[in-house]
Amino acid sequence: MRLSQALEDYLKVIYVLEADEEKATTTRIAQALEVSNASVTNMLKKLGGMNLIIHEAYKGAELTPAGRKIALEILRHHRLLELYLKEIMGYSWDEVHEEAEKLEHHISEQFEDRIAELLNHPTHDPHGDPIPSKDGVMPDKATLALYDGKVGASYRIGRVKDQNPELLRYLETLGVLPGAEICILEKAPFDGPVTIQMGAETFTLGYNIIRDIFLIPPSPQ
Amino acid sequence: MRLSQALEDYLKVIYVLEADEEKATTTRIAQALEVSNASVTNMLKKLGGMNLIIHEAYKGAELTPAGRKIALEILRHHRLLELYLKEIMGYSWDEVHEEAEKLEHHISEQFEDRIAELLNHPTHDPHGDPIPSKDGVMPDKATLALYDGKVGASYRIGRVKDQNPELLRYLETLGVLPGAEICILEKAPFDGPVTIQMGAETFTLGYNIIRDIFLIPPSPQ
DNA sequence: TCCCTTTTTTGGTTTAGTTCAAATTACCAT
DNA sequence: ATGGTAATTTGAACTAAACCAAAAAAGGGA
Repeated sequence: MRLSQALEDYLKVIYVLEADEEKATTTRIAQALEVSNASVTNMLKKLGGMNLIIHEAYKGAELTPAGRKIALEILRHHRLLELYLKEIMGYSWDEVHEEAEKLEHHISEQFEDRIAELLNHPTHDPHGDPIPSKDGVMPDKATLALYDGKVGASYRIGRVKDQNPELLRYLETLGVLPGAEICILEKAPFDGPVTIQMGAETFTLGYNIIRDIFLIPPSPQ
Repeated sequence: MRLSQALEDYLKVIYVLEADEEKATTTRIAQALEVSNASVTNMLKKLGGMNLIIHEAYKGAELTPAGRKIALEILRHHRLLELYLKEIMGYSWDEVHEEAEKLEHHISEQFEDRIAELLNHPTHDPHGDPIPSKDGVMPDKATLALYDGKVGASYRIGRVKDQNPELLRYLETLGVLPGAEICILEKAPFDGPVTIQMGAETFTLGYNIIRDIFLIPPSPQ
């Protein structure tokens, strides 16, 4: 039987937290879902009872294989939908997240398969997030934060976190998109701004922006 | 603010019942939604309180203009989605209803506009049901039941009710689809079967089938 | 170690939507 | 008119998911 949308959302954020090397604690989950800590405790208990997570009181949650499987399905829906909305339905970069967030819980397997086919079985969504395959394998994602890049080195932008539409619109006007080649010219200390070069142009980006941009070595093949 | 899926579903079935000249009674609504009569009474009370229907106890429900507006929006979503799934996503005739039933509550206005455009602002869905326009105008639908057609006369199939996938698959194999030209050859009395001619072929269809097929005069322009 | 702050859990409520069983109303036939 | 049957509503209760406020546990610094 199908899980409720709420339970699916809990599994999804636990997966994402684990993937970001963060412990999936009550408070982090509550923040991600914009819900009270008390609600999270309740739901973790329920998910634990279903053997979808392991929840030791006061210690945070960890997905079981069964829970991870469901989380990956939802994530696959979400990221396929984002790409589909952008490539085929003509949505812009910053609009896809919100619509995918709703639809991911309601499309059938048939719909999922169909858009995967239309998109030629893609491995990454418009923000550079990896799309799990149907059998639950997660492709690599860019993990090197822009603020950890070396001054003077060149990189390719691999991923931009997808939460803030304003920020995404701004980055689009600059052309700072997954796939772009950049060179780090200068990094101010104390989490200060970073200056990058893209083609002929030069930008200086604040800390709250570069925190959400991740890099891969340039043109790796 | 957005209504819940449940409330939207109630408004939708009330609309459809009214459009079929049936009084929207508690029991009819309960049957359509596969829910108990008690639940319907509760929800009618709530909808009445929101001025979306007029509900006089023991007398059934009637949509107010505000309620009708919402019902038409949902119906527009549903029928656009059916056509979209068939024409663009490669679904078959009998599969579209179920998927549209879920998605209709979750797509945004942007998605609605986009598929309407992709489909060239259609007026009827794959079953021949009319698609309300964005400003709430409902195109005509075929209302002449096949069992009321005259023997010897020719008609075009205008609409086939969309609930039963088995039946739809069967009709598809026969080619009995909206748009097809038929001639009524014979009608057995007492709600017996009807024999129709389509091109070179002849079929005899039982009462439970012809009840769901509706006709329009042939090629009317 | 012990205290103090932060995090988590507990307990008691709330809202939405549903059910069942019982009570009520409507309506048709005699 | 009246009585029986069918339709509808009422009332009490349940489940899912959320909240708040208060209690309990964990963990770091002196």
